[in-house]
Amino acid sequence: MATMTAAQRRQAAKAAFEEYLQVCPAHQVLEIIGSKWVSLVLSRLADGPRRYAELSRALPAASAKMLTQTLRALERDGFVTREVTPAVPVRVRYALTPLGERLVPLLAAIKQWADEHIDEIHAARARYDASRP
Amino acid sequence: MATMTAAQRRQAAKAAFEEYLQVCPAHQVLEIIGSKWVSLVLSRLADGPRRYAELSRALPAASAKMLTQTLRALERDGFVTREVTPAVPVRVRYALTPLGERLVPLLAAIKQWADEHIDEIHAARARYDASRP
DNA sequence: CCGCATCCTTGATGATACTG
DNA sequence: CAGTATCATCAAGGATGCGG
Repeated sequence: MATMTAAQRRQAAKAAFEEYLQVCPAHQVLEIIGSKWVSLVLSRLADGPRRYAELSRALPAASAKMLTQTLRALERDGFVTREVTPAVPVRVRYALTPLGERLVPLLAAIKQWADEHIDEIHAARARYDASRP
Repeated sequence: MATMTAAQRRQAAKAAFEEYLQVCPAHQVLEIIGSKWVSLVLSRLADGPRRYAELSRALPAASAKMLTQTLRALERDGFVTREVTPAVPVRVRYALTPLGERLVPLLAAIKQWADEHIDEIHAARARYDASRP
């Protein structure tokens, strides 16, 4: 049938858009770096390679599970390398790849924008909250 | 008591870090623009003011609830204005504020970075997935 | 030391129905 | 048209204990 109800058209449009989102590069990257611990881990690694326990100490609010999960995702996407030294006890070293290093300036740009505008955001927020009880 | 168990020290460090996260401008901004619909709504508004229904049609995958929630959050943080024209039926127009407009170049930078590196990310992902069954 | 497996809680998201 | 209210769902995140 060539004819669709309005509801069917909405469903089709929604499905098409969701597929588009999965392909859109900007959205994929935003999903990666917007994920809770990614920017924090990357900024630690930007200073140089770190062992697992060092990262864990530097990010005390991240549970071991989330830290591992984040590092695995970053490894999968090619941002960090994971290097295991088979000793007793084991030593695992994480470091940025060239791709990971190219991400650093972008994060720096975001940080700079944030520093420059956070006051304005807070002011807007205070105004908004004050205007409605 | 000046002495703490290791567990207590971890708790304290974690609490301190969580407080820091709430203040860190970069993290706050990342939380805003990383939220699912924000970048999409802002990029639509970057082309000019839009009515609620126009945004809804442009983003078919966003439920009315999420669209409203996103717009409210953006209004609160001072990125968009909401203008109600009392007629029958009502017309509501959303537009970027100057602050919102200053965010556009940052989003553009993210988009450009994504376009330039997405292939490498996908390649790394494929390599990783292929290396473990 | 590193980190996987398991269980569990909770907040984010979505579908649906209704109103000024 | 532009939402709000309510309920249902679900996956992210966290706590814990064990294993290599």
